[in-house]
Amino acid sequence: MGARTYSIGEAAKESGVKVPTIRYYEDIGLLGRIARSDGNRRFYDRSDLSRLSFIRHARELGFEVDAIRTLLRLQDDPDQTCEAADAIAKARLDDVERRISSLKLLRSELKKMMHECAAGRISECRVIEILADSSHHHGRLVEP
Amino acid sequence: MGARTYSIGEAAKESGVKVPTIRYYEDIGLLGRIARSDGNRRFYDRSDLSRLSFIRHARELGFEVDAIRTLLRLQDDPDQTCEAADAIAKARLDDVERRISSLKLLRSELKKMMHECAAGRISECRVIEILADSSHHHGRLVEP
DNA sequence: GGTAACACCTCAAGTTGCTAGAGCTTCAAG
DNA sequence: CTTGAAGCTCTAGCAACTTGAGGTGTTACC
Repeated sequence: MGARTYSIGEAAKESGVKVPTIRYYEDIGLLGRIARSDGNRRFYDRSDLSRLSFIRHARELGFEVDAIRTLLRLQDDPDQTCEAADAIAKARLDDVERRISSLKLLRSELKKMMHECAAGRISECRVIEILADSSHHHGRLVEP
Repeated sequence: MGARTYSIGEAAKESGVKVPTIRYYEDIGLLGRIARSDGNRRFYDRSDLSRLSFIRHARELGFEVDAIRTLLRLQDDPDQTCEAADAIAKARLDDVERRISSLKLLRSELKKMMHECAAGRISECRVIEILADSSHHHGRLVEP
């Protein structure tokens, strides 16, 4: 039973990661060595596909490539405690919480702003006014 | 009474925009012509400072530079209706709402993940497992 | 008046996570 | 044998800055 292999296009379909993105992930070292055919085409096996799905899923959850690199190293080394993986997930959760609350602040700012704008002329537009009002400043409402 | 002027460093302090960022904003045409001293140093007057504060505040609220460009044009032209400004603010509000709800989804995913992880070894770590589980996929949880 | 420290200048390149394009090769089908 | 799709490499571009190199101007102190 020869193990099935996949072209980059098939790998893209299976994993949900686009073709150029797969090549990019290889470039930045997320995938390790990928086998090549005689005609210099990449081909992938099942384990490559799971790695791709792993990466895609983690990216969907907003993990940065660097965090994913670490998670992949952990995955490759199943005897370690999952403390490190836990810490990464926790950091991500904290980040998400922070973003949510700053976006909520933002939302109320924007709502207030729009609510007060009575569709008149710019000279009395609250949107513009509030933006121009330098007394009106908080820290970073939007994350970097 | 000669109108007071400010060096770029002072302008940075007053407006809360960093020095290189001020130069950058000038480069991309957000500030118009900035006066120069004999020794080729930029100097700023009060109106430059308000423009900078305006930009900073808008950026804090997450408006893109292009939107800010439009808002600044509107501000310079006080006889227009504020419809356009309103539309920009509304688009931003919609964007913020979208982000909030996708982040909330994300948060519950992450919480579930961490909750199930019983601090054991990687081989049985739910964080890693869930990420690896390709059946576990939704659309874009995170905005582009 | 000299000199040291510091703010300022310009220009180029790096950041993040890809995406898009040009220009070429390889492969499978008809 | 030809055509068209899919592959290849390499480069450049996006947003909104930040960082760095290498040079000039200004100010404070002795």
